[in-house]
Amino acid sequence: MTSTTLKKIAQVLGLSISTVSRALKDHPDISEKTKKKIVELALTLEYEPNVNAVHLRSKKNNVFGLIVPTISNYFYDSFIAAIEEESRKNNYVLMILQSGDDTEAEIQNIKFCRQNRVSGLFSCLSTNTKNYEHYAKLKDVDIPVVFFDKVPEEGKFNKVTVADTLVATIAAKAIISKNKKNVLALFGNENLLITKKRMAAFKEICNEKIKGLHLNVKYVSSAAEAEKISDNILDKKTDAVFCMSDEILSGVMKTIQKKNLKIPNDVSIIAISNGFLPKLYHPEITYVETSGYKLGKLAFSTMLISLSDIHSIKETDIDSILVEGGSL
Amino acid sequence: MTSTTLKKIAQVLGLSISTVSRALKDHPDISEKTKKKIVELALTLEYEPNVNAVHLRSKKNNVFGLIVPTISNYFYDSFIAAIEEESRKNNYVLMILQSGDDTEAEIQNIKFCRQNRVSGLFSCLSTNTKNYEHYAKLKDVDIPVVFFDKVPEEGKFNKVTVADTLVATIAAKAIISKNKKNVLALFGNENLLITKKRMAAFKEICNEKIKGLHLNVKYVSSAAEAEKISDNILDKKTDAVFCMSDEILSGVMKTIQKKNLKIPNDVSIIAISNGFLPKLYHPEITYVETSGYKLGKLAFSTMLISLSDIHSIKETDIDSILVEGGSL
DNA sequence: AATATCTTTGCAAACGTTTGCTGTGAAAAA
DNA sequence: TTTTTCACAGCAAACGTTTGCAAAGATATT
Repeated sequence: MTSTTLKKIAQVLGLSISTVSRALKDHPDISEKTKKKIVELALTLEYEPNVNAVHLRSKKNNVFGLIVPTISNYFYDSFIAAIEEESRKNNYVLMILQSGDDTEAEIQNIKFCRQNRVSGLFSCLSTNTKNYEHYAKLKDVDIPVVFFDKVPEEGKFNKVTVADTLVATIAAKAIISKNKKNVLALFGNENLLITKKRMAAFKEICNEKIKGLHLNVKYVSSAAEAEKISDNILDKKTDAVFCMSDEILSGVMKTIQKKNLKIPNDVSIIAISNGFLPKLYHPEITYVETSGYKLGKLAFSTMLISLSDIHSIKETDIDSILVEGGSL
Repeated sequence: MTSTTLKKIAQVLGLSISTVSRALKDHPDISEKTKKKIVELALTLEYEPNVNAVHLRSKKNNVFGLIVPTISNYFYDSFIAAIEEESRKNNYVLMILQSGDDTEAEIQNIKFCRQNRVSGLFSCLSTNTKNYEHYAKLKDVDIPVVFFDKVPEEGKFNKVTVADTLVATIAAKAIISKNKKNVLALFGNENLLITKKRMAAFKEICNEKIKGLHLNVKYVSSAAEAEKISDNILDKKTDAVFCMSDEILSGVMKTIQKKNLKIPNDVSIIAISNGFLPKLYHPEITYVETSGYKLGKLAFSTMLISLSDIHSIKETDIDSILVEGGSL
């Protein structure tokens, strides 16, 4: 079956293509009578504009690119979900690309986006990406970029992030308010901006507020490592564990189950999380919320602004709250 | 900045557009000398073909649509990851759409795919979708559809699924081999084909093999319900729980933690799962693997076949294995 | 020397839209 | 009645490719 085009409608009605085109866009130049005829026929013939032709002609595209280390992730999947929702609402197509946290793949993905002439790009940096020139190239062809979560440390870019300082502060204060004295704090990759920020804020609050508080800081790079290190350290002395991420939390919880420690009697837990993992346990884990969904919504609105004003540069944090489970 | 086109290259070199086009495709008609000149210039000018023009001309599109209830899901996210990988490898763009498990949204998504003239569609039915005419319409415009996971009960369609009968059988046999006598079996939505199949196979094995085995079958529609129902039922008598899905498993595990039951001494657990959730617990839960990733790979190859032969219809299962944790 | 065969390149149409400009008839103003 | 205005519709070019066909020059065959 061949699909209906403006031409076909025009032929059937004995009108010109331009008239049909204008009628379908409700152009004032066309009489109501003609419009009605055209719209009706278009409906019965199930006319759908050919997007390629439209985009070719208009030199525009309604595609957004989205580069993310991996789709299968506590946080990113909800971020993606939000972007997808908004994209469709705004009649955009979303093109999702995974970098596998590899800079080379990330560069390939950027190129792919350029080839496909996306209208805009949402990107989360791979851990080792330190050079932003590929993104600068996108600027040259007027493709706005909104970075999320893992963002460039410097440079004029659109960035939306979790309020790292805030979330770490909230967590630290929650721990202090419960009068914990011996805290194990587990952080992720030491080189990431996100880690640095959370770490600095957490440490500052703990040191500043309480003198008798002993803070044991460790960096771990995986759930397995978190499991192992907590297995070594957790004893009667430690009365609270802080987990910077879901991945770390999952490792710690395995140790807790293994040692059959009672939460919160034997040890308290608090994490920074999207909220999915904490609700899997009983009692549910108290966490400071970092909503991928909310971040997605924020990223999208930032994109919309950049689209209407290519020179606009915004850096925004999302707010956060403490969600009480029974673990602290 | 305006991007390079064939025309621009042609002008610079004093050649015709068609010559440039052919040279860039390594057409034998063009002399090596000319080719070299053209390719070099194209490289320095960073020529990228305009996809819209190419697709308009060729009446083809390199976009795949993918409709899924939700991205944020144990199983679907890895399915999506696989499809994304393969798509990019094959120079396709992947357009992901969420239905929210709502038939109306699903129909909208199908329409969106048609509008965008996707080359093919991967789709997972919403729970209540019983009418497949919207998909039939895609056939009319030569858009192949590959259903995955939740597939139409009848009709000539491409379908790739987890081998439901097999996985349930494996699980049942595992339970029997451990000599369990009092099994609580939790299944999901009673109307879904996937539930019916798993249920039938599981029941058959249990009834056929062992006389003294008492099987308690319940249907639950959410993790919360699974938690509640297991809270009511679990006691000293029940020596094994079978969970048809990750969601159910997560509910059951909360109850187990709450009641502080020891696995596998107090009660054994086995689930059908993608493998992510089972590894969160200690001991890790024994599960029959249903890999979204593998299913994605299979779906993609099925799509490729359908693309080259639009009349090809394939129904395939993926194989499965038992992954031993320490919970049985 | 005349004809046939290759090799290499260019012309032009087509894909389906959008849009500035032009043309036509009729109503309104003079 | 003549001129001005206006509502309505069509022409044609443009977006950037691809590709069948023709053309032109070079080489080979008779």
